[in-house]
Amino acid sequence: MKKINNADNFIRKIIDKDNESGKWGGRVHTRFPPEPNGYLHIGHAKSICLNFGLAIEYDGKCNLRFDDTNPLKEESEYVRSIIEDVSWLGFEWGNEPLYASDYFGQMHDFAVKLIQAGNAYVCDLDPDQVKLQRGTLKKPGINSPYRNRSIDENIDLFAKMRSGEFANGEKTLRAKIDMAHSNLNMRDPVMYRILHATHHRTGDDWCIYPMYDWAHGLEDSLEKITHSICTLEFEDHRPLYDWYLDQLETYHPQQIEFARLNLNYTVVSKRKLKRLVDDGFVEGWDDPRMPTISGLRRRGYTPESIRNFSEGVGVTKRDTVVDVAKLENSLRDDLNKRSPRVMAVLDPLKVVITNYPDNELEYVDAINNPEDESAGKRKLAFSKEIYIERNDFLEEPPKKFFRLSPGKEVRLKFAYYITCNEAIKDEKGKLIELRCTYDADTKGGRSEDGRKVRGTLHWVSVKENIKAEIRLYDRLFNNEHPEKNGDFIENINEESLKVIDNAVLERSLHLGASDLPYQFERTGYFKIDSKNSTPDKLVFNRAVSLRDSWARFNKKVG
RNA sequence: UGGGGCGUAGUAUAAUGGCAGUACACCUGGUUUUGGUCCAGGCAGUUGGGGUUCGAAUCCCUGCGCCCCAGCCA
Repeated sequence: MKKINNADNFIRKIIDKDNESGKWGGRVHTRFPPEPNGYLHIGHAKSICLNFGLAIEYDGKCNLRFDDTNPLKEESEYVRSIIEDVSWLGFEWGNEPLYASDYFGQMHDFAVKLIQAGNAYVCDLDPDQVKLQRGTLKKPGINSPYRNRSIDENIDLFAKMRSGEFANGEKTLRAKIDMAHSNLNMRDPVMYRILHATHHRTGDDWCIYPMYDWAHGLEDSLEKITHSICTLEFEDHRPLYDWYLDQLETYHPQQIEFARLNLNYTVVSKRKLKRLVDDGFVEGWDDPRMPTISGLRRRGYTPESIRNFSEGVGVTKRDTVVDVAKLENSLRDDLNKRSPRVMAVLDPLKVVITNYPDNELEYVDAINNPEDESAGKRKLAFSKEIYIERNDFLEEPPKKFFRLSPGKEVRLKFAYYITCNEAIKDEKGKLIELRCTYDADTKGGRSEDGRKVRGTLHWVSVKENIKAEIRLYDRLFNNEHPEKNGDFIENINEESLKVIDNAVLERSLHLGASDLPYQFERTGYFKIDSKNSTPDKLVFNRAVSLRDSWARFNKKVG
């Protein structure tokens, strides 16, 4: 894969400086360390693109490493989905992914080393007591009564913890640092807790599991990571990693913190996303309205669009909220260049061309992608009866309405000019059919006399078409900041999904073969739904609509 | 004076002592067989105050505001 970008950011500057000073001997080795306890989302995508992108850019390496230190929350299904998502985004990590659990033995030995140096102790306090003794933000904590056990006793007790002689929570191994430290992370943090639980990879080999703060720095150290990039909230933990690594006198990566991605009209927290799934507000983790990578994929987002977006939002230490329109724009931008254009009528209105031969079926040439000549052309069936979009006709058109209305002429794209003569309604007054005439001299959609026709409509032949279900997705929340004041559930957009079951598409969509979403002319980008679509019944998801300045104009006018 | 971090157009980001630039959003106009794309133009910014300097978004002082931290979660 080629280098994605060029804009400067503070992390590149640090790396450039390091390379200049020779700090890491020119090495750049990053890592993406997800906990396999949920599905990846757009926020993770930013981190993935950053870490893997830097490795590509500097001809370095990036490890995919699962931070699986809590058997209570982690499952191999999440491992599977994470691998799938990172690969789909287009990144490689060479050989097999890595696991924190592969280092459990080494971490244990490091812990023993710390005990032997008098820098860790086994503590019998229960969680409530620990909490009480930790002090507060402004008040120092107090020492555990077990803080001064002898090294031999600690060694013995820790061995017993490891061999399963104690129940869950009965004892912990704690670092002996400073209970009065102004940074709470330094107040004798727990290194190991007892958890008689089956781990997704190590099974029942262990009943003590390392805490994140103890494990994470060691993982980075063991893998000889140079730049350990993480989010802002770990800034306070850095002194603790530094302390551990200094005590152990071992390889010491450099941690760099950046601000995580926030998007408006979106929630990006595993807990909240889980609630949307569990309480049935969406179909699942890969619901096309979800900001998960699997949801975006199913919606029709491309890896390229997500990578471009990630680069585009930049990397800083500021806590910010990016406009989701920027994400949408990155998709349009990508798809505009690559997406095959097709005819699809979402809300069909029949048009009878009264002066067209009854049984004729002819084919007109259609351009597949005006942005890419190499995409070529295809044939489109045209006949006496066609469908157009219901909202492309208005009996009493407002000013600047360029579409069909009585007496007006429009172009059927790639086909002919037609003029509307009559609108037929049923007994209830509902419009059911249009009677039009066509100009046989305008085949292909142009006329010799150069007459101006502002309106161009998409259409599908009644004689030759296929039916499909279309799912129109909109933003899941109608509040810019769904998490601010109150329950975010209150801000769910009830109209985030509209299902259309009677759309008609040109027949070339029969197999729905394109990997990329299609552009339905004048409507938007649509992708075959990977879950619900069958050869008998095609289902398309709208990834994103086309920009629509007419709709915008109307909104403004009211 | 608990500790840590952050303040540049509406939003997100460049500019590291030398003309405050870019993208998205928004608004005009042009082109157009997609009211798409594209093109041209426009709107709009350095958190307040003070200081250093020929010159400050940038350096110094001092306010103000916002975010994170008291899991045997990560």
